[in-house]
Amino acid sequence: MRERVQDSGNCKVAANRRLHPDSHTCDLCEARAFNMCNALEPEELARLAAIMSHQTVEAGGTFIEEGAAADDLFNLTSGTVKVFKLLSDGRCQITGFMMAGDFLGLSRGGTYAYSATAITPVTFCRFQRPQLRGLFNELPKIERQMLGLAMNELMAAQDQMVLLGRKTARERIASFLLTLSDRAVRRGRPGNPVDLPMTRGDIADYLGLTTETVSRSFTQLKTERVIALKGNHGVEILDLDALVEIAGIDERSTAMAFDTIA
Amino acid sequence: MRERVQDSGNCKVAANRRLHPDSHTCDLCEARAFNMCNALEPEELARLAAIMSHQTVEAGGTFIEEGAAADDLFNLTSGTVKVFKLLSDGRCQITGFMMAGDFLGLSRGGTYAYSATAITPVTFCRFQRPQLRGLFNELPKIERQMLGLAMNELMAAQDQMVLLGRKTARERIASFLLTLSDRAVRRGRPGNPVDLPMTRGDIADYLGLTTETVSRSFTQLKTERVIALKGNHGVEILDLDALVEIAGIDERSTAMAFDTIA
DNA sequence: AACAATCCTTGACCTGAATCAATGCGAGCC
DNA sequence: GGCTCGCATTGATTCAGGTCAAGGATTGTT
Repeated sequence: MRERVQDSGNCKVAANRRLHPDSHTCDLCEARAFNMCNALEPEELARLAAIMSHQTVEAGGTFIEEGAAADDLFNLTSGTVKVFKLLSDGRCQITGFMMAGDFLGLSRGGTYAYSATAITPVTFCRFQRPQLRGLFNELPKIERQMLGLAMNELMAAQDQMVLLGRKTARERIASFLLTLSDRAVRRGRPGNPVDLPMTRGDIADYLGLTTETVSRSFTQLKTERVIALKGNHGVEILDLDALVEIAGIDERSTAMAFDTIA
Repeated sequence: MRERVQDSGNCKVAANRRLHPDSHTCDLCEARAFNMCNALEPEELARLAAIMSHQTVEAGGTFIEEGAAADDLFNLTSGTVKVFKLLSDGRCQITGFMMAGDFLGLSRGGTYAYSATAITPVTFCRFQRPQLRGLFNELPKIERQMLGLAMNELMAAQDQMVLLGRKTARERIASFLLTLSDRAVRRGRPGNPVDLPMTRGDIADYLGLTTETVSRSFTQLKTERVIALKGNHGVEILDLDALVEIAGIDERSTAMAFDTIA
């Protein structure tokens, strides 16, 4: 069943790691409210800015490869990235879609724990680990902020485990749409026509399904007038209550707040 | 398919939250090497000890309930705990088995994000959040250590997503056995007869399968002489290479090291 | 506008794991 | 020892979602 190599090689790692350096000022950063820079004073922000470079990756570009030396840590400022892991036979699991404010670059034994590919054009701040480590010592605030981010990600990961382990295809799609809508709102964007920058194949690789099943589930929800499809990259939620009901009611994430560890 | 309420109510939350206070000295703590106390000097450890209470929960006791006020943070010192989330119809997903050194008590909006039940008798250190928060300000080392622990857990969660989203039943069981063996070794215990304190139902709820499928997979691996069953709570690995091969080769976790964030 | 290259949808069919249903077994307890 | 009760195994059957196979719709390019 799952022996087949994923269709169009959605997740195959291409070697097009083209990084475009870019000027940038933290003052105007849209992502600032949700990321590790959040708690910093202007003077501290300047110190952080001094050790980072702001860069761009075009859609389709893979800028982190699982297993490569984990030299850098990334902080997304715009665009959407898929983070994924591959099995040796090509099966792919996307562990998350990252957006402005999310950090990237977890390492295990000095090498990246996953690959990351831009789905849309992406911008990020890039830090070299040794330099960032030095700054951590002087500005423990950053570390605290990152701990909060990591905890939030951990809780999202646990929700995803529930989804992957115990939900039906229909429930997974409903949960996915609600989560995306919610994340958009939290970033100050409209939550209703939900923006889906990724392909059906990506959604499938995220939800532990196949392209065909994702498509069929969308069609089913459309037929029931719970959603309407706006081209390939948009979904309008017509009946939010129904969608929440279908998703399985554990959507406490809808009320998710940013918690610190203690 | 998944509509059925889980068999024996493995994961139903019982109200037997019996906490036995217990005297304890950090000097002799077995868990110290892997948990947040690791980096502390004796003097600092004493300050941490001052704000904690050491307690015991008997097997079967539920000491964290999803949705309840998240007043405390826990630090396991011995025994095994299952951490799980329930869907409204009773479907259960165990998001992790926690052992000595692991921390418990993630919260979202002031309430616990999951439930936790002791599988064996368990001991832990318990901290009240406000007090711990105060100590964080004075001893940022603790925060750093926790960030490392959280990152490690996040990577483990990502591995589990790969397992739940893309692996076959057989691969899940093989991966599970290897992971458990590995964790035992890292805690200075024998890695080979693998100790399985949990029931088949718990394993099923962790791997996104049913009791029956878990049992069948064990039987299959036994028939192939890859493992031998030692009663219900032990498995001897007879052919490690075969098991690694079956697990899907992404078991970099075997070589997992403790990484700090930067 | 025509083309190409993806991506998406739909249909027919198949299969791995779930479900339903006994039966076996072992740890704790008189 | 024998009883019991929860857990584990095994078998028969079903079904959700995967696989295979066309087409149809978008999107980008010249």
